[in-house]
Amino acid sequence: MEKKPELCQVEDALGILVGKWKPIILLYLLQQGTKRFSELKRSLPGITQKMLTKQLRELEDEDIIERVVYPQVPPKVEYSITEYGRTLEPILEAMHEWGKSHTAHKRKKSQQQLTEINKLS
Amino acid sequence: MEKKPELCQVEDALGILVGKWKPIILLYLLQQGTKRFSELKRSLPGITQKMLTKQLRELEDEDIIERVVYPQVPPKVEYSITEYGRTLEPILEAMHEWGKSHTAHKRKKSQQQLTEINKLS
DNA sequence: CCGAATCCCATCCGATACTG
DNA sequence: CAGTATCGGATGGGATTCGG
Repeated sequence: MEKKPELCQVEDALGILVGKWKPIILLYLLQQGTKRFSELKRSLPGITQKMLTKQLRELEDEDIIERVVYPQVPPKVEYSITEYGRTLEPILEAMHEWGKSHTAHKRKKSQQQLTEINKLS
Repeated sequence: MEKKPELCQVEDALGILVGKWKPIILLYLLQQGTKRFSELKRSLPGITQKMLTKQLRELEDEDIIERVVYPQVPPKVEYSITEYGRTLEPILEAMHEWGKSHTAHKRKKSQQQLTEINKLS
């Protein structure tokens, strides 16, 4: 029973968000509310069933989303953000905003570099 | 020249932060200011020179940190957070705070599960 | 409809050794 | 001191197939 003297609690949040489809899945569920598996799949062009299942399971394990199975034929499974999962929303929002300005920043940067190249010629 | 209709700008921020040592490198440089390569290496127990170099290069490419080489013998190279890099600080801070409460949340969760198991016996 | 199982490739990351 | 170069294991993620 030892406790790690971790300074870097950043990793916890990062670990949960990392995964090719997790941010989009979370954003989608946050905005759209409860969705079934097939709806998610349709809304995430390019994702395979395997990956969708995997990412959902990992988020479920972390208590970020909830999975409800309706015992019927054909099967029906619904996913939704948990109350706890909503605590991630501000972080996702902040990253989204940062991402938008980052796009602008990159444009500015490449422009600067072009200018410098032109000066040399 | 097409522009992606990306809803998910979250990936940009995420991509920059992902990497086994990036968060801790950033936190360290944010707190400690300018540091040389060897100081960073000493402060990051377990990191190899290869990984340190790689993570630093990637952060530099994204304009998050700055690398200054002093042309002398023995070599001296200093790294510091750029002004632009500091715009990531709120996000890191938010993730750090979330991580702390997440640790508590996980403890509560496992406690609940133990209680349920005891009920069954 | 939802998902498990398998195969396969790309990238990540560590260990180690070498260089100006 | 501050890096490269090379090797090899681990992991992530895609394509495909099978099952309840």
